[in-house]
Amino acid sequence: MEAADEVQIWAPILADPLDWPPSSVTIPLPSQVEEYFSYVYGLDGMEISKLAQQPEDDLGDLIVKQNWWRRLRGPRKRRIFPWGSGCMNSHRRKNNEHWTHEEVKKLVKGVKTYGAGRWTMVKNRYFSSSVRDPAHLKDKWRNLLRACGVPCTSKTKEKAQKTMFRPLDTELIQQIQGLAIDSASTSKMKKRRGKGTTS
DNA sequence: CTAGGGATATTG
DNA sequence: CAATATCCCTAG
Repeated sequence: MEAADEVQIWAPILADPLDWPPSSVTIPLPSQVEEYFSYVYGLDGMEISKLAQQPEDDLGDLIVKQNWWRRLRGPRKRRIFPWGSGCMNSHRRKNNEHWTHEEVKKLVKGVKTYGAGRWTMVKNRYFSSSVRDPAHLKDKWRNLLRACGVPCTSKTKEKAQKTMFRPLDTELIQQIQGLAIDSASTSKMKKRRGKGTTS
């Protein structure tokens, strides 16, 4: 196999969370981005493929490297139960499905609207018809914070993850960082409601 | 209900 | 073996 089309697209946070924004950014081809997102996110790749229409807006946030078709870490979309081979009562994990870009965007929007902590509101507002539970939202938010280099807890390291298999847009990352800083700096502003329609 | 830690699954 | 990502459990 030739290594001509071996192009890897990483998230900007993977490049260097300390050096923001990263100066070493390569712009991949629209077709590569579309294929990559289609492979990673599946159906969501269709929406992201629209970004390929504008190679100077959102594609600049992605970094191209080699061997980008590596599989994702963590639980894939499988529904196996190693402990219960045939037992339906011992099924602890129901489905390990990775978060999609749309889900992350809705989560960020919910946090920006209600604030970090009101997962019930976000769940009943955006994830009402989803399998995501308030605890899952909190877990995902924590993971996002660590991914963006924002220490959530005392044990959380300041540095971001080394290998991020979830490409995120710069806009989304900036929103996450802003929300994290806002929530960490001023924890008094908690009365946020009666709005949220800002196109 | 929310925050934190543990357990499991996959990849390098 | 180490790291990441999701899900499950427990404490307040």
